[in-house]
Amino acid sequence: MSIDGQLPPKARLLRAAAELLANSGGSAVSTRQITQLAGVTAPTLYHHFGDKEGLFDAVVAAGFDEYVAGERDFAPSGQPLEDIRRMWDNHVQFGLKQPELYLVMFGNIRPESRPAIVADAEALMEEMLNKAAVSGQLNVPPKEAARSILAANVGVTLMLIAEKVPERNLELSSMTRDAMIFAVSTEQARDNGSVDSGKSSVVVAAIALNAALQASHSDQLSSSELKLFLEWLHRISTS
Amino acid sequence: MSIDGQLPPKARLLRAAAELLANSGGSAVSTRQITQLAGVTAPTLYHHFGDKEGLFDAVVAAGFDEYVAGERDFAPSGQPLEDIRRMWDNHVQFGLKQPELYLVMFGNIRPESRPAIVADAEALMEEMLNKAAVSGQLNVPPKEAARSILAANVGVTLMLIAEKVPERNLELSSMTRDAMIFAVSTEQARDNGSVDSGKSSVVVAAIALNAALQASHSDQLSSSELKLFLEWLHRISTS
DNA sequence: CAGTTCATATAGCGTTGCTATAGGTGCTAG
DNA sequence: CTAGCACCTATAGCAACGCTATATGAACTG
Repeated sequence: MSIDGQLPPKARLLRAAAELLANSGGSAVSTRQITQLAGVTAPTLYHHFGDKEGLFDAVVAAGFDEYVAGERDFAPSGQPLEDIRRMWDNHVQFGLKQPELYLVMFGNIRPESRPAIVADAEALMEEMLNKAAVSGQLNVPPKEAARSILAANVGVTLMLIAEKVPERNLELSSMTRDAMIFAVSTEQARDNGSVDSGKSSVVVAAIALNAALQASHSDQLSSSELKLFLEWLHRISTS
Repeated sequence: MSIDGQLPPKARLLRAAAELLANSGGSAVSTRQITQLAGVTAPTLYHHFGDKEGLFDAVVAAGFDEYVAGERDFAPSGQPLEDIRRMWDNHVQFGLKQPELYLVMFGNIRPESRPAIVADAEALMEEMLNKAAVSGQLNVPPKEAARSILAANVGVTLMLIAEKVPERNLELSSMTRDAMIFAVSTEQARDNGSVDSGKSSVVVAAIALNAALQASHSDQLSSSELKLFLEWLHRISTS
């Protein structure tokens, strides 16, 4: 029920805050919960961190180190765009694994502290994109590309977090990811890269028919037939 | 200093909450502020809206009406993808114009009571994408495309809101927007912005799918399923 | 006119983030 | 060794928060 160890109070506060934040399940975390779990009283918190937000910022800083460590774990593969892709996935995974922490880092917009984190994440991605640019794989300046990709990455992750777990469809992530990477890369990079959006004409046609059927009320099929028909159509569309 | 008019208390509460939310400058808005500005006492608020969140939801609903009105203001241009583009821009403008309201609507992600707003916005976009799909301009099922585009749209808007006004670079928006639209559209749609309008129909789509299925061997359906599927397809095609 | 329902007010509960004040601890200077 | 000092932590409590048990008036209905 309490974080004891022989750690100094400051570390215990950090650990307690991180733990409560990770397990809060979305509800707010109070300073009293934190101080109680840390086995400390209120003034100690404010002595070390100034205020609640200061404590959270410290937690976020630690969380960001972990995030960066994850991003750096992949040795550069020689294919910068492939690295960007893994970076994206790592970002999403980080968000889904620690949603509360992620929300504090990227979701909660506090005009003051947020940009720092975002700027760091942006720099990390820009650095990688720079390599792509050097080898002529980039269609846009790395800085703009990084901002754009990161914005989409955050948007996707927030949307996935907001969804209930069983409904989460990671295709949303991979699809958006490939779209963004495709858009910033040169044709040269697309050819030898593994980004292919080559959809068969079957899929395109199925999608079109599906939409057309939704729009118009055809009476060529009975309702039960139509139901099964649409189901198959969807199966083809999402292949 | 108070919203009087002769409006009923419920409307005054709504107006007061909206006003405070719009001018709060990021800081929290308390029920006491709201009730005081509305010239009402606490129980009135809870009688009409249940709780604070209920009131905010109501404000959001009103805000969403405004949002939708903006989205619908554009008469369909006959070029669905162009409409999607304007939809994107309208979304961003809405966010920048009313950042606090926007944050309540799209930013503040409460994993549980995720505002139905997002779903509504998604539906709105899906509806538009459906038109694109009907005329064969879509590479992906409309539903998935809508989610993906909206996620990126929200991500970009949040990032722009988080930036200080003088630093805001709207190119981030247009670039990401075009990347997403490009990614979900077919080559056909990219070449001539306007495809044969109105000509597409269930029949045309069915014929196209039929032909496409004959040409390629999809393995999404079993042979018996495929047989029945093709039969239905034929029935639709010859109606 | 009695009864019921709706709408608002009085007053206050429990919790929140935070702090004024004071006391204990370990260090260094004389 | 001790006096003084800086650092750290605890006691106690404030103002503001979201919210509610209860009561009162108004308006409609039989």
